[in-house]
Formats: sequence, C-alpha cells, structure tokens
Amino acid sequence: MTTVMKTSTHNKNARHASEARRSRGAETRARILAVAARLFRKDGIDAVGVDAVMREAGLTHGGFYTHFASKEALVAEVAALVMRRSGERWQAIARENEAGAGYRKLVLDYLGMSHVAAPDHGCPLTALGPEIARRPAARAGVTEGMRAMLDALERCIPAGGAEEATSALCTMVGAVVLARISDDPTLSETILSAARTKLLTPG
Amino acid sequence: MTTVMKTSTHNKNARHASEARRSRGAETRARILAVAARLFRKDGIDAVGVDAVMREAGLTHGGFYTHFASKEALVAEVAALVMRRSGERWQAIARENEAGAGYRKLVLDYLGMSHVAAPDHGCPLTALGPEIARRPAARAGVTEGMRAMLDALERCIPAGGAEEATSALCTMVGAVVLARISDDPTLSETILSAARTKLLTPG
DNA sequence: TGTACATCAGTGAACGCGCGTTCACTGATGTAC
DNA sequence: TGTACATCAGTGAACGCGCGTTCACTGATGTAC
Repeated sequence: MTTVMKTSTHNKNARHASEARRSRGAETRARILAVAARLFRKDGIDAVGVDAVMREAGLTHGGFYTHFASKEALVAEVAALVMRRSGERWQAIARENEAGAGYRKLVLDYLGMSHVAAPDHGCPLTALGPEIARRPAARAGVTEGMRAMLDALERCIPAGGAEEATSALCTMVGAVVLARISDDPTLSETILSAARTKLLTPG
Repeated sequence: MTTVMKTSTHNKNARHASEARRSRGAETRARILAVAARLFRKDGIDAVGVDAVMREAGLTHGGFYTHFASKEALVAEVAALVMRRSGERWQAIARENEAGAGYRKLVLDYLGMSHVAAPDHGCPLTALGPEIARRPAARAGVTEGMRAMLDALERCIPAGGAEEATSALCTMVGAVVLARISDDPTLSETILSAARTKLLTPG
C-alpha cells in the first residue's frame, strides 16, 4: 500500500516534464524538421527516407517516432512550416519596403539563378509542387502558406489587385520550375529573364 | 563438322527477326511506355515501380528488361515521348488555326479544370517538373520538347515574340501547379482564371 | 546532502514488405532444308 | 509437306537492399522525501 501511494504521488508530480527537458526535445524536433526541409526539397520526398533524415540530424532512425507519428506527418509539418516562413518573409518585405520596391525585390530574388540552383533552400512550391499536390495531408498547410504569399504580393504589387498578384505568382513559380528542368543554362536564363521582364515592365 | 556448319548457317539467316515478331515486340514496348506515362504523371515517378507498370500492361515484371535497360531509361524515354507529343500537338494547333485563335485554344485547354483534375493525361511539365529536374537522364529530352512548345506558342501568340511566349508558358505551368496544390477548389479556379485573364487580355 | 524512484529522448535490433534487377526457363513463332 | 533447329518475348523465382515502423532497452536528467 505505502509503495503504491508513493508511486502514485511520483506519477502525479513528475507528469509535467521539466522546462529543460521540454526544450531539449523541442530543439531536436526542430533540427529534424530543418534537415527534412532541406533534403525533401533537394532530392524529393519519396527519395528521402526517415533513416537519412535522422542520420543527417545526428540521431538514429528509431527515435524519429518520439517526435512524429509517421513520415507522412513529418512531410505535412515540414511543408506547412517552410510555406509559413516564406509567407512571413514575403509579408515582412511587403511591409518594410515601399510598394514598388518590395515587389521588385521579391521578383528579383525569386527569379534569380541562385534560387534555381539551390532548390534545397528555395520555395517549396517550385521544389515540391506536384509532390505536395499528391499528398492529401500536406495540401492544407501549403495552401494556407500560398494564401499568405499571395496576400503579401498583392500588398506590394504596383497597379493591380489580387488578380494581378495571382498571375504574377503563377509566372514566378512556372519560371523557376522550367528553368530547373532545362539542361541548357542559356535557356534557363532566357526563361528567368522573360519572366522578370514580363513582371517588372509596366503595362 | 557438318553440324557446326548447319548451326552457323542458321545463326546467320535467322539473325534478322521477322517483321511479325518485331512489330509484336514494338507493340508491347509501346504499351509499357503508355502505361508508364500515365502512372508516372498520376502518382509520381518514385511511387510507381517497374512491377506496377508491367502488371498494368498485362505482363510480369521480369520481361521489363527485354525492352528497357533500366527504370531510369524508361523514365527518360517516357518523359521525352510525352513531351514530344505535346510539342507536336501544339505545333499542329498553331499551324491549323489563325494566330489569335490557336493561342486562345492552347491557353484555354491548358488552364482548364479538366487539365488540373487529370494530371495523368496532362502536361508532364506540371505533373513531373521538379522530379524531371532531378533526373539527369530525363532532362535533355524534356528540354527539347519544351523548346518545341515554346516555338509553337511563339508562332501563334498575337503581338509579342519569343519573350512573350516564354513568359506565357511560365504562367501556364505555374497556374496548373498551384491550382493542383490548392485544397480549395475556389482558390484553384481563381488561380486559373487570373492566369487566363492575364494571358488573353490584350495589353 | 543522499538515496530511491520516475521520466522520457534516444538507441539499435528486428519486423514485413516492396523495390530494381538477374537469370534459367518456357513456348509460340519462326527458318532451313 | 515434314522435321529439326533457332529465336526471343515473356515467365516467375530469387537476389540484395532499403523502406517505414515497432519495441524492449539504456542512460541522462529529473523529482520526492
């Protein structure tokens, strides 16, 4: 009886994890998310296993399920996270710049060769678009992030409202996708240049 | 000695496969390509195994290597084939219609909900873009097909040359990719509509 | 301050499974003479 | 026309391997008293 009561008390008081422990766990979780965000965009979601993600994060694969219910849950969270960050960055640029300048900065950053060459740090819409479209669990979060990007674009686009911002995002995403497909750097540059001209030339 | 000579003669004369046999093999090969073209666009390249392709083609998986050196070779050939067909179809539409009408038809077909809803029969740029970009063996053939599509677009686009055609293709591809990502049909339609308006409104 | 116990992030072996590929073979369809 | 042989598309078992997931466990970090 005494032992049982003791145990019960221990359970009750230790149920709440300490702050130190909680933050250590959260750090690891964030590290897994960051690694997955990079590897998924670089090699594709199907080509990157749980094992590869955990190894790159400095852990063994078994521990993965301490943090995520499944690979699919990780995919959904990673996609939503990266999109949310993109949306926030765009919102900040739209806020901190004059309308025309903010738009110009967004377009030139997006439609640059460095973005084309580094999908692992770039926009997930271009790196994973079709793969996300096939994954029901990931679509909601990405759609939300997409709305935030459209909203930011609309706020800083000179002349033209939501419709103009929407077609601009289409052009940006398509240009980066096509520039990455091309095995001829000249054509890639031609594609980016055409999109830049179209988006930044008034009229 | 006699036996050896006989065998040698047989080898020499039977080396050329008969027409019937050759065409039967070619038909099977074409069927495998057609099935792969559909399944890859529907579920993604990594998610579709050699086994699934052969089963859908009414064969067993072992026979695959009679027709293709590897899955990667199949991927490259499928991607090039579908792109070539798209290019030819666009060229035909550009040729058979008056400039404005051909362009309008291409844009409306591409930016329609039925294209968004049926990636397995749609443009491989939108269904497989990022996946193709990661596969060295597939990029060359797809790039060639992309040039043909750009060329066709340039021929029928009213007012504006290569640069206008290039940015138009970017907008089209991006719109379909984004419309497929969105889990809200209203947003998908808004995206398509914005792209259509942008491409079909003069000025 | 020291001892007993609780927690839980992370370990590593094991699971069933499907992958891409190989290979000895079968059997229908041919040719040679 | 009949017989012997050649071809080769397709079969199906087997290969090594990596996948996503489970689970008994360890050990560092805590709390209780």
